[in-house]
Amino acid sequence: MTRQRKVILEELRRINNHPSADELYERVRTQLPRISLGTVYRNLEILTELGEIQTLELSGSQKRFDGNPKKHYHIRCVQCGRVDDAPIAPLNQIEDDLYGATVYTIIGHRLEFIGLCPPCSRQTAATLSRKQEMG
Amino acid sequence: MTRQRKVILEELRRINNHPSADELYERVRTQLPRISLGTVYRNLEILTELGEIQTLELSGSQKRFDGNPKKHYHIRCVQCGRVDDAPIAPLNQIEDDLYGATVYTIIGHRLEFIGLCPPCSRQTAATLSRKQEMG
DNA sequence: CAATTCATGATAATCATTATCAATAAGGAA
DNA sequence: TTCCTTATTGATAATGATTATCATGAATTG
Repeated sequence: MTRQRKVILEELRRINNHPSADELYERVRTQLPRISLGTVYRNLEILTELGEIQTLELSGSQKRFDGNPKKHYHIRCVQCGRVDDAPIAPLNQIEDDLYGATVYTIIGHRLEFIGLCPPCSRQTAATLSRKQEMG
Repeated sequence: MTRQRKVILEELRRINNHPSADELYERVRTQLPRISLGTVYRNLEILTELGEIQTLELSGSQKRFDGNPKKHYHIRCVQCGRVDDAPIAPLNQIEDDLYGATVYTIIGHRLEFIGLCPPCSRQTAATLSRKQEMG
């Protein structure tokens, strides 16, 4: 457990949103100015393997990281990319429903909600009402 | 509807698996040897906008494309990346369960199963039994 | 038929992520 | 501590899927 790894883990646990690797890199850099982006990626991978955090491979190109390794779902804003926890219980039996119906050996599942976060919701609503006024 | 777009759509509908853009490119190239990869990407995007096909933004870097635009779930092999339809009905009320519990405006959801396809299952089973013999 | 628009093919650019590699740090045994 | 071994770091290059660019060619419309 190097100093770098420790700071990365602590910082990810401190912030409750789900940063991308470069966002976390910027934050960690305030404490360790000489850290490299590669080290951040490496340690995020190692910490995921250790079960300390989890890597969210949501739709879209950029991965996001979660300081909470427990199974839960997420909701992503289509507008700005922000990710929050989705307050819904894990669907424990859904994989059983698939058992026998598929030729695959089922390992797990991933459920992701898509929506608009509050700021982007307001913005979209404002845009729509402006369009109505003009139309 | 250009010749290229027509061939891309027909080819994607003909094959029942869910190819990546470059896989589809290779197939289309047997009919249109001079087509470019950019044209394939462009038309896959346009066809998705038209609702003729759907773009699957599953976990992992590479997108996959589905000739069937109707809402349904998928299962992906972690070993080889193969994607098949998941024979399970859409969870129509799951977004209602989230309504009120989140500050987001919910637009939709994505559910993806992860597993091992039959060939990769057999391979993994063989590897495990070999390990047991040796250990 | 000329003019305009649009899609194409070829290629370059982008961008997140991985890999490489020499230099450094961290342990562990003597 | 000192030496030795191994792992990790920082810096940078490479990768690979996707997007953007842009001149050429095709299609369409008046």
